[in-house]
Amino acid sequence: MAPGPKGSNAAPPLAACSVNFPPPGHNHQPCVSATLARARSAFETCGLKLTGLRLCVLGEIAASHRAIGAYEIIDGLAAKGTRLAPVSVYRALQALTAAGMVHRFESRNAYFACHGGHDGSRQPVVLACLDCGTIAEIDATDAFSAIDAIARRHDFTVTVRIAEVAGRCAGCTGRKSP
Amino acid sequence: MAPGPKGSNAAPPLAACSVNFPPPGHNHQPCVSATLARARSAFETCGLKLTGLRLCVLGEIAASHRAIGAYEIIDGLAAKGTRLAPVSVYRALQALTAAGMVHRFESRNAYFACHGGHDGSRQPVVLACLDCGTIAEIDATDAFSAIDAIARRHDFTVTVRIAEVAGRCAGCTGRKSP
DNA sequence: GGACCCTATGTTATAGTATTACAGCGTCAA
DNA sequence: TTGACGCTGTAATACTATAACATAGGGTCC
Repeated sequence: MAPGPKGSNAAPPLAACSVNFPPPGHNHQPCVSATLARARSAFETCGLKLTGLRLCVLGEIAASHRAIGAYEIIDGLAAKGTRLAPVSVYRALQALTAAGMVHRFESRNAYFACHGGHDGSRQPVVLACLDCGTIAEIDATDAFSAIDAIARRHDFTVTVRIAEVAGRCAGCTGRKSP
Repeated sequence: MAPGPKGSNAAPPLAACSVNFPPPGHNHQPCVSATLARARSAFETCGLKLTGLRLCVLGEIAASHRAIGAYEIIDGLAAKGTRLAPVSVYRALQALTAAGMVHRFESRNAYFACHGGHDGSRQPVVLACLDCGTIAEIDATDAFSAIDAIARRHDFTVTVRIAEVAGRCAGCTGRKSP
């Protein structure tokens, strides 16, 4: 995946990350804080503990605002002084995923933080920019109901639905071919 | 978090082709032959050579009518006396995918033969039975146009769209919980 | 307090998936 | 014949993920 906007703390306030692509100059810090705060209740709801390790892993993912691999998480945390074994990170990811705080970007074997905003009871469509790596989760009732209709038509009992789109976000498109 | 289909989801023999789920007792052999025949023109169309190695790999995938991992292909061929290095298989898969004869089941790191029947110019929705492993590819204009609409709404330029559904096919549902 | 259970984490090893780098070989056209 | 090109072989390695077993801490019940 493309290298994302890592240490980019341009400036102007805000517009939380939300589900959509952040506007240019977006300050990511508040979104990360909001996500970590939201995690508390998400873990409580599903009867898991939001331990330091899990918080740590979530923070690393959320701060990137991209879909990152498990070993990227390990490297990122190692750079900050926290050295974790792969299995610890995978376990944290499992818990975070179960709590709905992290989603897996299946087609790239990567993980991204859910910044809330989409309907938690449904899976969103995931848009991933191949240039900047930014992820957006979009509610898409009609897309999923079309998929469900197909499944019904084939007497197929659905367990998991995945809708992922790779391409280029508005920001990167503008930057490259104005 | 599943790395892919391992020994765990053993698939019963047969099942078969077409885009849809095969009827019970379906004889798979003709579909495999048809697929291999179709490969010839597919490769010609895209200017690639349908070599023995590629045919061999395609045959192994098509014969399973499931999504199988690259190393399953290696093992299957080895059992038949053809021993291939991983990189050879991956190169064959790359060519077969480029020719549209094989699709990758992204969420399981596995590959399945396209038995034709769906509109080749569009990506289908993929239904995968978690019990028997059978794959079905279904045309889904409305699902994908809903996804495209979302992308447009976010000024997102689409490169690849993935729609994968895991669950249980009619045959397995009937078998387990009548 | 102690026994017990449960959840979470640590350690080590290993399985499974995929690619890079470089060399050789066959075909085809100039 | 030479050179370009596509395909394959070999070796090494990177990346992704899990298994198996050990340890630690919190809660509950006696």
